[in-house]
Amino acid sequence: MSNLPKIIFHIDLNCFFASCEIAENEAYKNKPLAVAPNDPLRRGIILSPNYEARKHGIKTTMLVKDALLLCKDLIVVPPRMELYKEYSRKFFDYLFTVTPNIEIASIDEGYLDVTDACRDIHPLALAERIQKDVLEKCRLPSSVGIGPNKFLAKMASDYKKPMGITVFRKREIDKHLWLLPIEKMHGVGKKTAPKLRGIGIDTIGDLANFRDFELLKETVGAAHAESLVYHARGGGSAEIDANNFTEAQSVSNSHTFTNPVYDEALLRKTFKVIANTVSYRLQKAGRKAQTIGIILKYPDLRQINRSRAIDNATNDAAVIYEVAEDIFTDYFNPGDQIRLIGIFAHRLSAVEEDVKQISIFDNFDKIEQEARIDDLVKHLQDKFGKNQINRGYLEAKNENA
DNA sequence: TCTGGGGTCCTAGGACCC
DNA sequence: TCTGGGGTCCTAGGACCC
Repeated sequence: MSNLPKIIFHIDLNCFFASCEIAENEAYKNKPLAVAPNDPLRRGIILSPNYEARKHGIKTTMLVKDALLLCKDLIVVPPRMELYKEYSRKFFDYLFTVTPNIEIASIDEGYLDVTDACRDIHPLALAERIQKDVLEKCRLPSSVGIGPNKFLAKMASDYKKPMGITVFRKREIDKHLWLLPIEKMHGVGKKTAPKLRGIGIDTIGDLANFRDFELLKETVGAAHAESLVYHARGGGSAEIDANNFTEAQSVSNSHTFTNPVYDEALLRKTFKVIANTVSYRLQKAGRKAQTIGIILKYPDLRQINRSRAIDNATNDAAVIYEVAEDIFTDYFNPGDQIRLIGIFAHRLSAVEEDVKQISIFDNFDKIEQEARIDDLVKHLQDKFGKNQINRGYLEAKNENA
C-alpha cells in the first residue's frame, strides 16, 4: 500500500440524456429540449432538461405539463435508453484508452485514477484533452473534477458545468469546498440538510469545523456524523473499484398507475407482467436472486417494501410471480388504493455456466418475452375501451358487483 | 408545488447458532 | 440449564443518487 497522494478525476457528462438527443439531431442544438415520456396515459415527468430549458426554470422531476407552461417551445423527446447506453459505452471505451483505472459510477460518470498517466502530462492538460476528445469523439459535453480523492473530485466536477474543469486541492478547501451551502455536499440530501441547518450548520465549512460532535451524532447518527465530518474536511477514499458496476446487486421493476387502483385482479395481472420483466432482466444479466420482494405505494405516497428469502435462487418468472403474489396476499387489504406496485430481486448471484436456463415465458399466455407494462395497458384497452383504462376497467368491475 | 423508475449502501432488531 | 458473548442471516426501512 502506498501513501503517495493520488490524482483522481471525476468526469461527468452534462445533461446526459438531453445531450445524446442533441448529438443525434443537429436541429435540436441551442433549443430548449427535455427528455421525458410523452405518453398521455402515463404521468410524464422531466428526466433530463438541457441548459436552454433550465434557463426557463425547467428542472428534473417536473411534470411535463408544468414545464410546457414555463416554455411553450420546449422540445419534448421520449427517452431512448438503448441509445444512451450506446453513447455511454463509447464514452467509457474512450476513457479506457486514457487509463484502465476506472470506476464506473453510473451511466454518465466515472472516476479515473490518473496518478500514473500524469507522469508525462500535467493534470490540467490531461483534463483538457479528455474533455476535448469526449466532445469530438462522442459529441458530448462534460465536466472534469480533479482532486486527491473521489469525494473532492466529485465535488469539483459539480462546481462548474457545463464544460468545466475544476481542481479541489485539500489545502485550499477553505477557499472553495467550505464556502458551499450544505445542500451541495454529495451525500447530504433533503432529509439531512434541514437537520444540519437546524443545529447551525449552513455550509460545508460549518460542518468541517463544528465543535459539538456529540450534538452532531445525536442529529444524524454516529456513523453518518463521522463520515460527514471526514468528507467535509477534505478526506475521502482514493481507491478505484473497477468492478463496482459489472455486477448488479439488485433488479427491480415497478409501475405507477394513471389512477390509484383497488381492483385485485388488475393488480395481480400487473404483477405478472412485472415479474416477467424482472425475470427477463435477471436472465439477461446472467443473475438469479435469493430474495424476492414487492413494493406497494399508496395514494399518499407512503410506501412499503416486503420481501422474502427463497430456498433456491431463481430468475424464473413463474417463481418470482408466485413469491410476489404470496407476499401481496399477506399484505394487501381489500379496499386499499394502490398507486404503484413493483417487484425487486435482491441478493443476486451468478448463474452457473453449465445449468441450462429453461425459458418459462410460455407459462404466461400472450405475454411476450420483453413484455412491458404497456402490453398490459393495450390488453386492457382492447378489453375495456381505449380511454382511461383503469377507470374503464373498474367501471366494468363495478357493473358486475 | 404530492413526482418515475432504476439503483446503492447503511442500520437495527430479531432469530438462530455455537 | 435462567444465563455470557459472538457471529451471521433475514427483514424492514431510511437515505441518497442519477
